[in-house]
Amino acid sequence: MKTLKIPEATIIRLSVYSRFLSQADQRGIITISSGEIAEGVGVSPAQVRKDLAYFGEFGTRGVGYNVKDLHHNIMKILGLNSYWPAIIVGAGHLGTALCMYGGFKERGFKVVGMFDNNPDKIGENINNVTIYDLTKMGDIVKKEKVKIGIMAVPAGAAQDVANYLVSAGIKAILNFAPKVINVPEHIAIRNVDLTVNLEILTFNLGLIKDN
Amino acid sequence: MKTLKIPEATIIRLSVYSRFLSQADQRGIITISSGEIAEGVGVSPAQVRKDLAYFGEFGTRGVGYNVKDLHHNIMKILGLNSYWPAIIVGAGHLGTALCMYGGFKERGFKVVGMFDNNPDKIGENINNVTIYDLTKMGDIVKKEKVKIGIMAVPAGAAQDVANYLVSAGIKAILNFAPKVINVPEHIAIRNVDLTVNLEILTFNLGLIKDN
DNA sequence: GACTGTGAAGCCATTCACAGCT
DNA sequence: AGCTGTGAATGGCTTCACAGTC
Repeated sequence: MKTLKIPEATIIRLSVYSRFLSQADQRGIITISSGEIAEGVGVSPAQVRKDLAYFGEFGTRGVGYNVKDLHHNIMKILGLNSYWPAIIVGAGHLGTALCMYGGFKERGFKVVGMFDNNPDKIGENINNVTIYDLTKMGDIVKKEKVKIGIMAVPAGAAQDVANYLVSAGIKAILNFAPKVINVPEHIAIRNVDLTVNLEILTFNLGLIKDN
Repeated sequence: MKTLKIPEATIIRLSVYSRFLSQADQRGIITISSGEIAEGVGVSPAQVRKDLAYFGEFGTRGVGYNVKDLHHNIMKILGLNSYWPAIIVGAGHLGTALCMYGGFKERGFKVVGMFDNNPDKIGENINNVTIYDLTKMGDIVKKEKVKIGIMAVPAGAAQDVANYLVSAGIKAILNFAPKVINVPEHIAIRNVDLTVNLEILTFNLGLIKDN
């Protein structure tokens, strides 16, 4: 795999392609063209081919792509050919909802532990996942070989929690706290910022000259 | 306001700047430089100045920006000087968590209704928000002047729900369903794709030559 | 001296257009 | 004929570097 300098936008699209292909496969479709994929996910055919070309030649000229093959290849590119244990910090409403979220399991993610600093919650079970005290994190990360930590904590606690996750051995963080977090170079981080997303919509609404 | 062709990345950053400025203001900071903002949110100083320059001249050369002023101006740019009623479709775990989420209220968003197709849930209250039958949507959107709809429904229902939102008069959609949705040109849409975000992390984890 | 505002340069992603297979 | 794979062209965002202002 000759990587280095793949646009992040390409990775986002690959993830979307793979979901689309999975659905196409379930509908019994054997072969698919870049144009059909493009149509299904709302990008240009050239974009689909370019994205795939970063990783190899998966199609047949004059024919298209084999759906099962391509899906399998993209899953492998994304690292989804293996099982990914994850932990969630913050057993509030959002953390709980994420723990229950079926979409993660479907794609090979499994929440193996939740963490909270509220003593009343420690020991509780959500969706068969136990809520632990933060001090147990290092052990569980080690024992379950967890690399992914999901943060659903208030903005004020986010940096401290991130530091704690890193010291516990976590390698990638999905952050839901509305706060810019600093992590060491070798830690992957992504922010899912709920209010920012709403604010982009209000900006766009402002551009419309209606009423 | 001479808009047209503002990079979306700029809008995302403006939203982050505004949060940062709000915190700076609370800490009593009066004046701030592009470098300090840049440091706080993890971008370059030139980027901060360029982003702001799309909308006007908010700073003073040799001095910097007045925190309160700049914050107020950015809020206005984002359309956050007014109140934004919103509805949520899908009263499952995620929809419920979003309804309870404090971050929305902090930024001027208010959930004025939830909708679900499960008869058992209709009439229930979550966080003082009533769960209605879908057929009530048009009335509530009109009465409350709602422009924003949040979708927390399964992928399979997403396109239908989106169509329904549009026909009810919604102008902007925040979609949490893992599915590409088609909406008319004049409707603003943003996808918050939880699994895609995790999959970008697994891709990045795959690039690390560790173990 | 410090810091903003901005044209120009540089860089990166997307689109084009066509050669190469089937 | 149909569709992929890809170098070249385009377009857009970011960084640079400096003139302008306090």
